[in-house]
Amino acid sequence: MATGHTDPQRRERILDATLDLIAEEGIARVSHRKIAARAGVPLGSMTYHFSGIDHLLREAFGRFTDHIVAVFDEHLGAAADRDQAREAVADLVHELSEESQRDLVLTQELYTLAARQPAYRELTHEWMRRSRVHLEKHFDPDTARQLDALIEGLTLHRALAREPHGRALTVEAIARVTTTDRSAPRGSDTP
Amino acid sequence: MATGHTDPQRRERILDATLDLIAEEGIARVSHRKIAARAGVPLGSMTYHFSGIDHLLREAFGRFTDHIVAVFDEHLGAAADRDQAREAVADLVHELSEESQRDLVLTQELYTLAARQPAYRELTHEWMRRSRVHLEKHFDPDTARQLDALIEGLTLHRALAREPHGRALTVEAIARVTTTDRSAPRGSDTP
DNA sequence: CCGCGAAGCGTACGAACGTACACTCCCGGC
DNA sequence: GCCGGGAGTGTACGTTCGTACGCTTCGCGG
Repeated sequence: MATGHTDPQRRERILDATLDLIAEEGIARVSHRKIAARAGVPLGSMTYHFSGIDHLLREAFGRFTDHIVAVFDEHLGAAADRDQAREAVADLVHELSEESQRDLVLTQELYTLAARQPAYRELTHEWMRRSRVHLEKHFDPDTARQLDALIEGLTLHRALAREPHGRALTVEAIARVTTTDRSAPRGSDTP
Repeated sequence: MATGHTDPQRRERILDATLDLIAEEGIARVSHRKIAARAGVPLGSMTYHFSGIDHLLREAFGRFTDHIVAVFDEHLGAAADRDQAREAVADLVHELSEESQRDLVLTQELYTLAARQPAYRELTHEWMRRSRVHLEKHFDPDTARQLDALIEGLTLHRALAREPHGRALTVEAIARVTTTDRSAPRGSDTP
């Protein structure tokens, strides 16, 4: 093996092309042929490098998970204290819901798979785990968990809403969840 | 028309079968033939009742949205005061993430479509709008919006987590978001 | 310089797909 | 009692798909 006429980039180009295509057209419309065309490789390479289309998809989403974990690391890992962590969370929500349409779509595709197949759920577990590790540097475990869920909800609603909420609302929600004092429920019952 | 040998239930049976099949196998694997077989109708009925498979999917998800809006109405509409609303929200999160695997999967499929196609986004808008109408009976608009996002995040994370969080955590998160007092950030910076 | 085994590719095949459309069947009007 | 037409269906066509597999290409040990 490794005779020199192998092309180690082939595999990765195929995986990238797969993710691009899924982001654009959806899992329902990807095929070996379209991926091969986009990656600029012959059709035969598909079955040579991957045992089947399921194998290909699993590996592609593994790659995507690595990427998104890196995005979380980048944002949350740099925070030095609690306030910076709150800022970082707000940045994360807005970046994910606004700038990277691609990541958003791929995230949804992954969740859809995860909702049905345990194999894909493993990928989301690792992602959630890593995210919580960062948050637990600044908040207690329960708060970290709530905050993690809040990030998810805010990002999704912001991305799908007709009129996305502003940063102030994101910041307020984060502040509320990361505040222990819950002795003062709101006074009046009619807002 | 209406000659008596028409079958008005045909259409709805097809739509139900479509949703069942999507829930079980995913949008990527549905086909006219499988749907027809499951609904117990001949293949020809597919193109007779629906102009194409896109038309069929849109209508099916419209039907699903009606259903899920009804679930929200049922839970949130009955709440008489703020505390009952909080309880209702907690119930909603736990019912969606625990009991109805089908609804969860279909929700994800819809979000995936919505992330890419504006036509499907309309359906999620209506759903979010309706949900907020209920919440705004008890909370101010900003809080309602945050709570709506929180429901989304808690439900999803609870459904996908290896060890789903307990009700206490859900309740705590809801309490925090629906509490205005944010003058007391946590004391120490190392939990 | 020569073959040999691995690396990679082109092609072909069977299955499944969406859709069009000629057809049957049956009710209501006469 | 019959016939016109609309409701509903069976089938067939062209396309696209995943995958298998025989073939070519090429670096390297002898």
